[in-house]
Amino acid sequence: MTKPTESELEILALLWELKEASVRQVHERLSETKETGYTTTLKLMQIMHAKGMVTRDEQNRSHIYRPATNQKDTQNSLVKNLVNTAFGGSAQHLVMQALGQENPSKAELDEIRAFLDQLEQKKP
Amino acid sequence: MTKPTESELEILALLWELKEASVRQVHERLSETKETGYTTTLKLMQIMHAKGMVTRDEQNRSHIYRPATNQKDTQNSLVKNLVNTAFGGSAQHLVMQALGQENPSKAELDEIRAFLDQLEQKKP
DNA sequence: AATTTAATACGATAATTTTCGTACTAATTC
DNA sequence: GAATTAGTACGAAAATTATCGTATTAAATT
Repeated sequence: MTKPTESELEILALLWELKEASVRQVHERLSETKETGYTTTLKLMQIMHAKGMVTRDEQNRSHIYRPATNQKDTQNSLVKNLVNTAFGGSAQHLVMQALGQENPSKAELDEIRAFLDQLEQKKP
Repeated sequence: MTKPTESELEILALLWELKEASVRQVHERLSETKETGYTTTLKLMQIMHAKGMVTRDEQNRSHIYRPATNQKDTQNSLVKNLVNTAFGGSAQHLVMQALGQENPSKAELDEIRAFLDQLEQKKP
């Protein structure tokens, strides 16, 4: 799958969250954080559909869109891309940067620790 | 600072690594991984200079460029942007995604653990 | 000194992405 | 059933980003 543009990604992320949505619903959410026209959102979603990035149910007048790309895979390739372009290939650096900027709760930190342990288990 | 474009970021990352470089040097490195013309690289670096994204020393005929933006700050805002657009605001998710896709060495894992401990120390 | 090489400058074009107006149509309301 | 509302389709303009050709000049080579 070709890399989504910035605008496409915003929409895709909303669809991941909502699982499915009409253009109206997406636009509603989008315009909470962004000044944008309805037909602009519509057009973007049509383009995404043409690219196979989303599917849609045309049964009803108001079409219902769903993400076609796997969320994990897409996130993965975006992370990989960022690691390569901005972090000189070091995922570790990105991880630390991401953690450092947050203020993670103890629970979150523990969850990450558990995840690290799990990774270590699986090593050959 | 305005968000660097994809191409600008590639150049910026090289300058972070090299600390300073001529257009020729940057182009050399860039063309290892990317089909691109010399004057394209040159033009991009001129644009970046015009934007204040890099500085340059014009003493010699071959100008020497240096990154003007702080690496950490730039990386930080890129990560923040990715977290917000693709990970629904959860840095934790991004972290796990980034770790999962790598195959981190024990040493790296330990380093991250130490970092987590350190974060916890600093908590109020 | 003449020629070749290697650099910058920069305008113009190409390509991509974003935005929006207008046309059309189905559904709803009056 | 006429009028209004709410939806899609889609072309085209606007904005942004990337690419490159040509002109010019300084330095190095012959």
